[in-house]
Amino acid sequence: MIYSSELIKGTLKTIVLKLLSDNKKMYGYEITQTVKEMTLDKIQITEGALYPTLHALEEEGLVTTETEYIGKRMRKYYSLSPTGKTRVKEKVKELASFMDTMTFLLDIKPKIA
Amino acid sequence: MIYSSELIKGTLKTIVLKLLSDNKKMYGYEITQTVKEMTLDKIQITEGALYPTLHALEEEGLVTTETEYIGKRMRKYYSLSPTGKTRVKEKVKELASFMDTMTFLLDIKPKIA
DNA sequence: TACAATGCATTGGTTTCTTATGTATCTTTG
DNA sequence: CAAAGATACATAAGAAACCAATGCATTGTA
Repeated sequence: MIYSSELIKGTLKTIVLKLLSDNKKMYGYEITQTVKEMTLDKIQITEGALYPTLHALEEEGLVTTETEYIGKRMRKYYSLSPTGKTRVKEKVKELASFMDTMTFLLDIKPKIA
Repeated sequence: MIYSSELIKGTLKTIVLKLLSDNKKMYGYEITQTVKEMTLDKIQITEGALYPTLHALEEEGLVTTETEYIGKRMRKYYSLSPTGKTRVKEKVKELASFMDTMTFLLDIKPKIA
């Protein structure tokens, strides 16, 4: 089962920031594969979604980049900036809190009519 | 604290369907107020988001409507159709499963480098 | 040598939400 | 009783975020 794409909306930035905070530096393709593996294929980040997100995070100053070459093939590594390190904690907290709220909402019992 | 709007994305339909499955029939304004109260103001569904969603659910055949008048003021009640009753269970399950996966992703420990 | 995998990226389109606006009625308060 | 706020519907223009498709190039594998 693959989650319908609408669910991913709004969580992608947080996922990326969290991965970067746990792994120091990662490149785009690595991020897609890591998420795919960790979620047993349930979350598949497409490149068309990932790269714009990474570029946006860079513009916001939350990540920095460095380019390496493996043979002739380019690799662009992304790392958290100091601002990014602060932000990731906030984002993860907010998402965790949101999920608590949603869990509550989904478990509600009928009103007494 | 109000959750950043991007988090709501993708969950609105599920929230609405779930509320309808617990309350038999509800009208738009009631839905916004119920969500606001239940989440202690943390989730505020705007009318500009809700009404298009309700209309879409109706077009998809997941909800049916009936109009009532309280004095001269209109109320449009929404109820789950049989299809809707089936769908809401799937949607809630999927969202619950997605949140499990996200919880796991957010708790991951650093890789051994 | 062809195909799959790795790795970057962009473009066009759709969905979904936000902000703003519009109309109208009912209730509360100074 | 007038004004303000709450109730109740709805749409329209625009932005944000994602998807599908595509493109280019290199490396590994059958």
